[in-house]
Amino acid sequence: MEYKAVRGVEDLIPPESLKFEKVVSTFKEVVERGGFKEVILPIFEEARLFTRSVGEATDIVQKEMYVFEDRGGRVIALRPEGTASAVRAYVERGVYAREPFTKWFYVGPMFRFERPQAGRKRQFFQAGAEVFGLSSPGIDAEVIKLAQDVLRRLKVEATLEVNSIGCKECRPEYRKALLVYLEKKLELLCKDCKERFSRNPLRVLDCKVEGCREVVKGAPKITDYLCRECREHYEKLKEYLKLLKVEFKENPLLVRGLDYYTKTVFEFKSDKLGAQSTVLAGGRYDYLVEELGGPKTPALGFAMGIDRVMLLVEEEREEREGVFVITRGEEAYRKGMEVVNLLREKGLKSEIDHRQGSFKAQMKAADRLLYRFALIIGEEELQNGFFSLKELSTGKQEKIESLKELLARL
RNA sequence: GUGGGAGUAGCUCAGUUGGUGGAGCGCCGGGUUGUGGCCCCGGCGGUCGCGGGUUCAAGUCCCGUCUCCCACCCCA
Repeated sequence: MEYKAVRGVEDLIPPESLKFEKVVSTFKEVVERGGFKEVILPIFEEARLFTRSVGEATDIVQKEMYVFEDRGGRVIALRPEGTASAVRAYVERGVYAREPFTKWFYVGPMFRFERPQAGRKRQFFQAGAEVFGLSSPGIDAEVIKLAQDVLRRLKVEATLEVNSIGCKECRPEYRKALLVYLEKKLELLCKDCKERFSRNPLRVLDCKVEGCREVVKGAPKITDYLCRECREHYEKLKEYLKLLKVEFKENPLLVRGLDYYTKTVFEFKSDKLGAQSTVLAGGRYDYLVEELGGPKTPALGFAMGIDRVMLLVEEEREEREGVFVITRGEEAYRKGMEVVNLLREKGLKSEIDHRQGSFKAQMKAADRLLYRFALIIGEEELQNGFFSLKELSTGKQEKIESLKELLARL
């Protein structure tokens, strides 16, 4: 094969593409019901936008971004996630000045230069939702509930974990306490965690290595260090989740990989996906709008991994629909094309077999393409001025005298 | 970036100690000269991932490389 899709990217052809559409449309329906409106955001941005928002020290920025210089000398990055662009647009367009609060959603490809694996591609798709201008834990609960609704409607089973990772006030306190604890156990940690100890100690908490997990068991918990405001926010959130009948598990070890999160973080995981088990995740990011040049604005959001969700969605069998026109001879073919055209104008799905093969071949196509009806126009029909309409599922065939009758019959 | 497994027809996969590449499904056609699904028959379809090496001879052995899968890592 001379030409191949590049490593880590893949084509979606039917029926996979139909599944994609199903996931996206379900997501849209659910969030639109919650008052969210769609934004179409650029696929590339200045690289420094992501460095600033996602975090200088994160792996995404350090080694996974597609960065290049464009012909004008700008340093560009293919977006590795959606929130940064949404916030940038929110600030740049002055949306905060026109609306009391803002609910946006987006769908599209993201890019990360990672080692490909099932559920982890270099081009992958996310559907995300963001809320700006609301600080109440009630909206946190509502957003989590919407996320759960999306997964439920797609019949994707996933467990929800929530945590609070505090704010500028309390997280440094916790960090300090954690460092003090970890320093004593440094020798017991794995190589990566020794590294994390100095760079990003919170990430030691979700290390998978047995020895580290042992150490972590005795570590101080962030929830014990939350300031009054964060603690109340977290307590209220849990109350509201119960009110909305959302089942969740508290996980004090849940920390996210992006620097901008504050207070609420959450994650929906599936146990059917192997290592890449997170299907949807998000949290609050109350400082990001300000950091990107906007006014102080509380915000939160989540992103769903469409590719991962697709691995868990069952294929829907298609319903038989529409009319497949079968003809013999030039005159019938012309008549057939007119009929197809008419049916489409009337809003019906219809095709004609342009191959002009045997009736058997054409009938077979009507069946394989899952048409509900085959409309036959042959010599006999032409001569006596009628159509034969066969319903594929029952095999019953009837005479149709006119186009009017045909339309009435369908 | 690290470690392991795998690449043979459109798909799923057989292929013996190296000796002229197969099956099932799918596709096209025929059995039924105007009718799909089930059955029977036939046909199309392969640079054996790519490149190099060993050999009289390589799908098979060796080296390199690319891609996919699994795990680490990371994350949605």
